[in-house]
Amino acid sequence: MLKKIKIPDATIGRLSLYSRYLIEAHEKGITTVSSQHIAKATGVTPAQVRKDLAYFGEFGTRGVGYNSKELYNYIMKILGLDKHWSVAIVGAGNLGKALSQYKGFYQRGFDIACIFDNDPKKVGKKISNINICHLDSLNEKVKELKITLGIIAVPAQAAQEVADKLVKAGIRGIINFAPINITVDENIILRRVDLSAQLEYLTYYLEDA
Amino acid sequence: MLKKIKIPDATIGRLSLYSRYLIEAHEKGITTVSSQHIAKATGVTPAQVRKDLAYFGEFGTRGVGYNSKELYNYIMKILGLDKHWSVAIVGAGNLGKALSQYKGFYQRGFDIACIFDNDPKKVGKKISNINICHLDSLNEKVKELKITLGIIAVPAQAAQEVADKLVKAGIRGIINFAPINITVDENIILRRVDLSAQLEYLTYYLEDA
DNA sequence: TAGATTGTTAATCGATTAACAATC
DNA sequence: TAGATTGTTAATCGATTAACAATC
Repeated sequence: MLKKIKIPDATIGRLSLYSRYLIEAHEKGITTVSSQHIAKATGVTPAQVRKDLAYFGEFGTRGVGYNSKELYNYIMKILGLDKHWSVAIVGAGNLGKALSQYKGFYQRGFDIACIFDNDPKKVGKKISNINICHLDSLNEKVKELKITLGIIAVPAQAAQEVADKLVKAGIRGIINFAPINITVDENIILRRVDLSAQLEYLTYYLEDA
Repeated sequence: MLKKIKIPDATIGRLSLYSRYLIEAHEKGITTVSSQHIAKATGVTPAQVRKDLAYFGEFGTRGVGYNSKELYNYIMKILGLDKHWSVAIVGAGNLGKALSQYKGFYQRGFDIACIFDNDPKKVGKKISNINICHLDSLNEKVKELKITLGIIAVPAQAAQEVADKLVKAGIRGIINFAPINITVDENIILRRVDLSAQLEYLTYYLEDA
């Protein structure tokens, strides 16, 4: 199984969705699925499903289809979800607290190891079993808890500084929820998620409609 | 100003980012900005900035640039953010509660009018001034509070049913946070946001790196 | 006029879709 | 063999980038 192939961003989101369908199908006792089944369940075209999979190998049997459990395992491996990942959330505001409790992360193998903040009133407290630590302890905690991923959930003005600290601490991938462009060293994987922009996509198309 | 032009999805996210930069520039007293300034601040190319704006009209002055406040106003109008939008969140779990308190929505003109749930233990309570209402009261509340947008923050199994109810209640745009494909009538604007898939994007590139 | 920057067209790049040979 | 479905190539579609005339 190859890795680090540059594939369309959208392919990763689709693979994630395929995997969820596959495990559900498997649990229902459906052992064999076709690209058409996957496509229908996930809202894409069968050609797209086959193309997405073709980046990584040959997982099916011509004339037959795919074994649902097997393909599920392959996709989880491709996505790097055959193991657990330790995640730091920076920012113990509403968004940070929320993300830390979001079960969807845990279900896919992401363990929120610690929430970091620099507000002394918050540090030392817990949010459903997750410690809030001072941002100054980031470096040691990253090592101690083997944290590799960081989620930035602080206001825009603080985002770049936090990103720099995360990188310095040894984190290798970052999701930035702050609505601002930040830059990091090129060997760090960075992704920005703009929650408000998602709603703005709706209002763009609804205005004057 | 035209509307309803089909533009690349990514353009909307970028316009959102441009607008945040522009208002900041305006507040700093920078009255004129070039596509190069905008590009640098938002991490895109100057050509991209000009192209994105060109879908909607001519907002600049050749040889000079753009007036920051003016262009800000234009973009906010394009995105439909020159007015407030009333939003319903369905699901008073961790994610729903979090999103309801997320200040980033409010700052862009999105008012969370009500959180809906069908758990009797939650109904009647408040989350920082926002009422939790029973899902059965959706239809009346949507009319009463003039709600036009819905956010689905329920488990995957319940998402389609909730979407159907939102549509029946008269909602016109939906963000689906559940990791499943749902379908709605074609005159409803639908968008799926997969928080876990965002992290999976990181792990895809980090595995074996 | 010289320098700067827009708006727009054409070229390039990349992703999706259609078609079909391979093969169960 | 006939029917079904994969894997892959070629065609299409769409988005980004480069280039430049227009114009301040």
